[in-house]
Amino acid sequence: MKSIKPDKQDARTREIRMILNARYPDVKTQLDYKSPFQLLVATILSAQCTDRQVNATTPKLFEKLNTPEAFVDVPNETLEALIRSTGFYKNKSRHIKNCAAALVERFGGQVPASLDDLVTLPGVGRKTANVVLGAVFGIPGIVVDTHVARISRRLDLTRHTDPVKIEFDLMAVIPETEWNDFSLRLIYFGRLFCKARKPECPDCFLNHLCYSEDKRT
DNA sequence: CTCCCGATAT
DNA sequence: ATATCAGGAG
Repeated sequence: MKSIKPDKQDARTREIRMILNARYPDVKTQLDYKSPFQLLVATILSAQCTDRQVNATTPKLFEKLNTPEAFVDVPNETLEALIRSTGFYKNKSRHIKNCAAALVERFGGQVPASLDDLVTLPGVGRKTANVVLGAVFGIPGIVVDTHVARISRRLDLTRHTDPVKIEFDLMAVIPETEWNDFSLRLIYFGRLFCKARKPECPDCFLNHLCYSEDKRT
């Protein structure tokens, strides 16, 4: 377990962390799930889709299909119909079926507990893998979704647009023990205040630390 | 880089 | 009408 060197975090970064920690002390994924496999599927479905929409879709889905084996066997059109409202349904259906097959063939039907294994699964990139690692296994990871990417740039925690570069920039300035929760706090913050389209800058509790071009008065 | 793609807010 | 939503594959 490597610890972050104090001199790598400037005072502003630390203040941003502290304020977010105080504002959102208890965070967890907003996706509903009852097993690691369900969270994996829900997270794949969440690509370019709100968690609310995913949560409206998954109960009926998992009522019919609740194991990797069941997803392997189901016809593509049936699965597409079940997940249609989450968008990108043809790709997601194929990804989930191939992912389920890979789980059965290579991981004994169990969701693997490492980033390297998870990203070998079809439809699973670093963002999805880090969501599952954090929520299910408690393994630290920065989750770079659209909110985290946008806010990290607005707060000048990174100047990159490539999600992987943003992930490593954040890992360098955030203590490893907070990687998961910090990601979730940025996501909460992004939904309520630092929105993509019309950010609530006048009411924002980080306004005094933000020099973004997107800032509104 | 492009494509996938429905639901919602503005 | 258009941008955006817990992205990933080819």
